[in-house]
Parts: sequence; structure tokens; C-alpha cells
Amino acid sequence: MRIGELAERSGVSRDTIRFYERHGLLRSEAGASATNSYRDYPEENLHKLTFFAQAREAGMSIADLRSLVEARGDSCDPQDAEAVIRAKIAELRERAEQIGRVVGFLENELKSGGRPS
Amino acid sequence: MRIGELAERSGVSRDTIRFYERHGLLRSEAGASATNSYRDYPEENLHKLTFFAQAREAGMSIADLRSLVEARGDSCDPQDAEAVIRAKIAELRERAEQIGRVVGFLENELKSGGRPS
DNA sequence: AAAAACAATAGACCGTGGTCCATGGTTTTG
DNA sequence: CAAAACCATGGACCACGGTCTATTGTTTTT
Repeated sequence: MRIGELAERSGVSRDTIRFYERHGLLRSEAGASATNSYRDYPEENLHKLTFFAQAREAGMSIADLRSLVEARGDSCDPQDAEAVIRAKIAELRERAEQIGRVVGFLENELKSGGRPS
Repeated sequence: MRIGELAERSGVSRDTIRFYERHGLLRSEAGASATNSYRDYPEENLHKLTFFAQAREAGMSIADLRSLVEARGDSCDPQDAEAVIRAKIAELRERAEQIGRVVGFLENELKSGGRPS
């Protein structure tokens, strides 16, 4: 599909899609037409982009996403991929715990009514 | 205490402390000496800074922190403060859930061995 | 065929969250 | 007393993650 459709369907702007592509998060192919230079974005990018959106919201950086994407690349050892994914999972869990601590702090703040401790 | 000591003890750099101060996250007082313009940072800033560091790691923005700080300000209605804190807690929980979803996705990826679904 | 919509490319621009540097003063230390 | 360490101020600079604006060319739509 072309970039406009991908943008429309994924909810990610054209500019952002191009930005992601420049940063190695996804790839497009040369389109069929000989008269234009429109690129073709394979279906899989739809899944990728929705994952990216979720992952970004969860606080993952573009570099994080790139390493995940690269780990899946064909040339890459599947063991590597697994290690990368496990590492990211660990990071995310750590982050979630961090959030939990802050929530705990804020809840305590509510209980104590904001008095300086 | 002076900024250097605060930086040392909080683990937050002088520059960052000043940055936070400019953005209303903390306040200093005019120091006792008449010959210099060294500011005095009350003890409470130590707690604040460690909280800020945690909260930043959890993904809260400077603006988030400022609204929390302001909600605690004396002039401010305690009801307001509570509402602000509750709102932040809700946001943080949402964020944690988001992380959970991404973790779930990645775990699934591990199980399926990275095969394109 | 003319207008409207879409595409590629390149580069400028923006907000966020700092970090670094230069300058000129003020302790503190050896 | 001289050097080293500290401080305040202001502004430049940086990386990140986009977003916007030309410019030029290509479909689509009417």
C-alpha cells in the first residue's frame, strides 16, 4: 500500500512513518509504476506501526524499537533476538515497578494530606 | 545548604537543580552572607529531588511534577491537591498497564519464535 | 483538461529535558 | 597569598522525537 493509506490505517502520520523508516524501524519497496517514485509499504508495516505506537506510549525509545526490529532481521541469530527481547522485557518490568513506587509515594501523600513529612 | 552540597547529596547535578528551580519545581532562599549571592537550599529539597528523580524515571514530565508541587503550595486548596494527585496516579496506572500490554506482546513474540504472525 | 489529492525529498523548525561554557565574583585550602 | 574550588548568571548547545514547509512531480477526480 502507499504511504497515505498506511498513515490512514495505522493512525501514524506520513511524516512519522518516513521518520521511522529513516531510522530503520520499517522498510518500503520500490513501487510497481515506472513513471513515479511512489514507494510501496507492505501490509506487515500496519502491525509494526501499531506496536510502535503502543511501545512508544510505554516509554520505549526509537533506539529500543530499532534493536527489536533488527533482532528479528533474517540475517540475525534467533538466539540474539531472544536475548534482546528478554532484555527489553526486563527493562519494561523495571519501569513498571518504578511507576509502582511513585504511585505508592503519591498514595501515601494522599493519606498524609500533604503535610511535610 | 548550598547548591553543591545539595547536588552531591541528591545525586542531581547543579545545572539540573537550577533548571528545576527555573521551572518552578523547587525554591531557594537568599543566603545569610551579605558579601556573596550564594543561595540557600532548604533541607526539604533533598526529598523533593529524590522524588523527582524517581518520578522522571517513571515517565513523568517536568510539567507533571510542577503541577504536583503547585498543588501542595500553601495558597492552594487541599481538595485541588488531592484531585491533582489522584489524576496523576490514574495516569501512572494507565502507563503501567500500557507497559504490561507491551510486555505481553513481547512474551508472545518469544513463544512464537519471531515468526511473522 | 483543470483542479484536487497524493507522493518524494530535503531541510527548517519545535518542545522537552537537560548539559556545557564563559564570565566574574567568593570562599576555602595548601 | 595564591591556587583551587565554589557560586550566580546568561546563553549556547545537544539529543530526541517528531512536525511543517517548500518544491517538484504524479495520479485522481470532476
